[in-house]
Amino acid sequence: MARRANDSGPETRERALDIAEELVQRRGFNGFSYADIAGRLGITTASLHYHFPGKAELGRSLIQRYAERFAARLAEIEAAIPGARDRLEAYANLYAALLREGRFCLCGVLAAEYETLPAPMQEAVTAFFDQNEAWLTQVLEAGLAEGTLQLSGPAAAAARTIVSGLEGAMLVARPYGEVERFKAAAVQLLESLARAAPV
Amino acid sequence: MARRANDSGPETRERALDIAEELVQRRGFNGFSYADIAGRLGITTASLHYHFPGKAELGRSLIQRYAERFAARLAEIEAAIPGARDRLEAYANLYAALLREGRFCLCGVLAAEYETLPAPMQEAVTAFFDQNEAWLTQVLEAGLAEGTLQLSGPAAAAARTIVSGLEGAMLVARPYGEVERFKAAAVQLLESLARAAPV
DNA sequence: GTCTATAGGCAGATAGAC
DNA sequence: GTCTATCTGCCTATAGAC
Repeated sequence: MARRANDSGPETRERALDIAEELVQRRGFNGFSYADIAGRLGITTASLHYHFPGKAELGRSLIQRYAERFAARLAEIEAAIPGARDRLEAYANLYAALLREGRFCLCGVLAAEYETLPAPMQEAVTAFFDQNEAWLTQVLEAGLAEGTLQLSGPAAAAARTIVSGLEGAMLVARPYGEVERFKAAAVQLLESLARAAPV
Repeated sequence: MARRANDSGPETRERALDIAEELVQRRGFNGFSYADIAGRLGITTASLHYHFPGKAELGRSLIQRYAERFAARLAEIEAAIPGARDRLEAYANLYAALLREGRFCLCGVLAAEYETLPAPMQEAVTAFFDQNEAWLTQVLEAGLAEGTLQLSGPAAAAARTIVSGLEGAMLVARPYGEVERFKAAAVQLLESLARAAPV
């Protein structure tokens, strides 16, 4: 169905979240203001308060949407890519894509500012990491079952080290503006923690 | 030499840096104010401006002192610990000690806020990572020469993956308040990237 | 070195009109 | 939904006295 002439397109609320997401990924939750978002939207901060009562609620909505979209991407990977090894590579590429735009994982930034976040945001941040670890654990276990991967310990432990290793690789690579730095670390990390089983 | 009776002890400047360091490690550079430091010191913000003209200069001094102290610790490790494998473990323990106090690596936090930092601080952050990578590279190469370590690639590449892997392990472990999470990741990281050579 | 006093700006937020 | 107007508070910073 076509949009009406006076339809502003994507809901203001969604566009606000898009802008806020980018701002947090680039500058951190304490590094932007309502005025930054309102300015880019072409509305006033008062109007923005209509959509989000406060910055805490905005932040909460931000993580929730991010986690849902991330889960959808993980589901897509499972649907489109059969092998465990290739799924891991696709997973790392989700992060590389962010970095290519100069962004950082939303929950990675928020983890750095954790102590300053309102409680509801804090819980959502750890839930995101839990979600990632659970997905990776399942991929690694599938790789073991297929016989395509070798691990030196429990899958859950490897999953944790991979998640944190990739977050750290992004954290350090971004100041240098070198996506290659991230990729090299990611490859080495995956190859040494979940190496391909010999044929 | 004994201190005079009216000597306030450690210079106010140094005490200010101590407090600022802790605040940044816990809350980030955009998560504290001059008032936080002045309040804890029992002086006014105006007095604090006497020691540091602005927040940018304070931040710059902070990183510089942090990097110098860190370098001193690395030198101590080299002086006190002979084997490459044990040196790596001691290196990881430097980070674990921070985490035990609920702190994060100063430059790790600053990397997350990188885009919002004044230029002189930005350069100092990457210099810190460079310093760490250089030290680790040299330790890894010594381990290769001794025949006590096995690497799957160049020492410099492994060093980068170790630095970023440890930073990430801290980043993710802190929200959970679990030092064990960091330690498990650190052990796994070191064991798979710089494994002990078989006897 | 530290103070009082104060400036000027920006933050998040609210009331009420349209 | 968006506006104008306004509030209160905090922030960094400066001038000038002690």
